[in-house]
Amino acid sequence: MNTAHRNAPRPDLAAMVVPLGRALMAAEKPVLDAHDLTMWAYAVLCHLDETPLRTQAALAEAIHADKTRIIAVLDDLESRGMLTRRPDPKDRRVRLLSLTPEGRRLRDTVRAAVQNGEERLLGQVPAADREAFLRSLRTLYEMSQGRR
Amino acid sequence: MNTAHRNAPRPDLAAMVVPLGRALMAAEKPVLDAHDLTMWAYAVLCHLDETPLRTQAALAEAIHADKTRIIAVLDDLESRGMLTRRPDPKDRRVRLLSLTPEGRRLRDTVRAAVQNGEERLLGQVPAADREAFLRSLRTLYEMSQGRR
DNA sequence: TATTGTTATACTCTATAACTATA
DNA sequence: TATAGTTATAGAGTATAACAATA
Repeated sequence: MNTAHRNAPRPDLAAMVVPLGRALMAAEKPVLDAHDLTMWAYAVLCHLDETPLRTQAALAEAIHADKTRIIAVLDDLESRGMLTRRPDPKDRRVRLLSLTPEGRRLRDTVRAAVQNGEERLLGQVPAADREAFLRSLRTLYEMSQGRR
Repeated sequence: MNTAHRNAPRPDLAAMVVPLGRALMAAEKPVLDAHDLTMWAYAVLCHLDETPLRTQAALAEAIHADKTRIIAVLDDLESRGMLTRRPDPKDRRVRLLSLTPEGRRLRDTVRAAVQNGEERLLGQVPAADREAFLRSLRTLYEMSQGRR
């Protein structure tokens, strides 16, 4: 006899969320590849525009990356003219990061493609549930990131 | 001017789901540590009971692990009396895997603790949305795993 | 002396390839 | 020869520690 239903009316949240996340990333990958972007590069593009950041360390923390890890990413994006990295005149140790217009265009293009794919998935969720799902996901996400 | 709202009425699904998954795993960790279980070991305990499996390779595939990776996990769980691994008399190459009563007890204890923590999180989601969220999450998870 | 960014090194996790035992 | 399981090796990704420039 299977007693699982007594103790587990549902699978663990983590057991659904983590694999779903992996699948979403896998679905993103072809889009990113088509634009020669790594996942980290895309994260940089997405985050940089929303919140202009004064230091690389702050950017790294924002996207949950190690500060040493995003350096190659920034090198690449800078060399491709997607962002600029200039020393702050007030403190020449820090690098002021900003997206170029091309960087913003690239981000918009990729994001549109990514979200287009995601919409196809969301289409399988009953319309009546969709709003509540997105609202809840956002709540849980923000809580998990410590902004409540 | 921030034009993000035009192109991104919401953050990417992946950008919310993946970090949420990381946070859920981090929240699980102390519970697992308290019972000397790795994430993989817990995954084995959870999956083994639901679907009795005849080969280790099948188990590995079910939890999205490499077959070489779960061997140390099985060694450990077996030595602790949480599962048995006996050769199939019909084909002595394959190992029949089954959870012992202690293994089932351990799984139940840990799962209860894990889900207890998750319920606290879910409590922050408006009750009206909670059902729809769980239903949708399950749908998306199952779709992403190829069972539709 | 402390901090930002960078480079070099070491470590962890994961997958690939080689081996054994059965068939 | 083919397959299940195991072991050994190599690779990718990540973090730690040392370094240079600036304050």
